[in-house]
Formats: sequence, structure tokens, C-alpha cells
Amino acid sequence: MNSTTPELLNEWIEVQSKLKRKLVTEDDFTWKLASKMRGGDEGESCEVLKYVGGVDLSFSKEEQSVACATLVVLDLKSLEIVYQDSLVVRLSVPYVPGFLAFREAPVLLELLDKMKACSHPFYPQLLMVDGNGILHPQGFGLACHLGVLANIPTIGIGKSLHHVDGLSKSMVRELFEMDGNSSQDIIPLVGDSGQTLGAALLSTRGSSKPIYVSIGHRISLAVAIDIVKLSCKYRVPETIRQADIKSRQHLHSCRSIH
DNA sequence: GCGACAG
DNA sequence: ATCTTGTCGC
Repeated sequence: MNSTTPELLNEWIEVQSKLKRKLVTEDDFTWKLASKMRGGDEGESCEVLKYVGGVDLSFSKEEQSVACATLVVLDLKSLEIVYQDSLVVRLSVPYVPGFLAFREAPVLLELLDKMKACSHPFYPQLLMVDGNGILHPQGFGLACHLGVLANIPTIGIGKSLHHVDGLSKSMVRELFEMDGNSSQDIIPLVGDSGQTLGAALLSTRGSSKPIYVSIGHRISLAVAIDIVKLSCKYRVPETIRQADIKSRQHLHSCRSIH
């Protein structure tokens, strides 16, 4: 049943290690946030972050290898969808914790390539990925993988914590409860190694379950957090949430044909 | 050896 | 990941 051999895992680790050399962990883009512009910038010809992408996959219950991948692009200001595309595929690669990219990245790259190939004006300036960035056993999760291969700034969004470098759910909970009464909505995730791997964010008022933000490619954690906050109407950033909704819808619409 | 383990 | 409406609580 589990067709994953040790040889294949070693190969995957090698791929991650090679791609990781191309990873850029600081801001590397020409746009800026509209909310961070100073008054004098308004008349100047500067590029503002407008088109933010989100990707997600949904799976069929009856055919477990069948999945629908969706790419949406939102206008960051209105959080309205300006582009969406879905692709139904049959996945042959199993899900192995730590190697999500080998299962999901190919079809997501196809969606991005398709958009880029036609020089689409709404091609995302930044992509949010459901799955982690450097918050990962090898420091190279799906968001990094996709970012490097597509050469686009990416942010990783985890809806549950991947236990890595000594990080644990109980530790996160304690850190939130700490800080006396100055209840923070965000805490840095510093592993045993001393490296900051990401941040846990209580993205909506009064929520107790955090999302886990980590950098993917070509962005700093501070800027990534700013953008994630701007994208959150609900707990999960609207980019990821809409990609999730649309991929499920598309899958169900295909089911009704058969 | 055992448990934990993004989606 | 997949199913799933209403409902309980602040």
C-alpha cells in the first residue's frame, strides 16, 4: 500500500537540499504595500501589491487519488477574486509528512505556468500556499518548493502545527497565555536551534486556534505577517480560503456529470 | 521500540 | 485531505 521506498525518500531529500540552495529568505520584489506608503509616494510611479494568489487542493472522497487543484488571484484591497482556474488530476504520489511538495507542487506549477504562458495581467505578485514554508523538517516545505520552482514570492500558511525543531502545540499555547494580560495575537516560533521558523497568529478577534505563518521564498517574515493580516476576513487568509472553496466546488460539479 | 507526523 | 447543519456559547 505504501509505495514509498527509502531510496525514493533519499532522492526527495536530495531534491529538497538542492532546491534549498536557491531559496531567498529576504524581501526580493519591487512592489510595496499600499498601507505602508508615505504621503509623498502617491504621485510617484511605484508598484503597489495588488494581485495576491492562493492555491489549494481538494480531494474526492470516493476516488482518493483524484484531486482538484485551484489557483485564485485576489485584489488585496477588496479581497475579491479577479482570476480563478482549476485542474482535476489523478495523483500517483502519496502524502508523506515532510514531502507534501512532491505530491502537490506539480499540478500547482501547471496552473501558474498556464497563467504565465499567456502573460495574464493578473499573474500574482505574491502567492500564499496552504502548507508550510521554512517551518519544515528540512527547512523547505511546499511554499518554499513552489516559490523556488516558479520564482515567485511565497508565504506558507499552516492550519495545524508541524512539530519541528522542538516546537509543540502546548508550547505555543503557553506562549499565548503568557505575557500577563497583554494578550498578544502573534508569537514568534523559535525552535531549539534558535532559528525563528515562523509565527503563530490568532488572525481573528477572539479566536483561540492560531494559523502558522512561515516564509516561502523571496520575502521576510515581518512583511509576510503584514500581508497575511491584510488578507484575513476569517481565520484562514481569504486567498487560501477561496482556493479551498473553489476547488471543492469544482470537484463537486465534476462529480455531478458522472 | 514508541509516538508524532503540513495536506 | 475527505463529510457536514445546525447549534451551543461568549
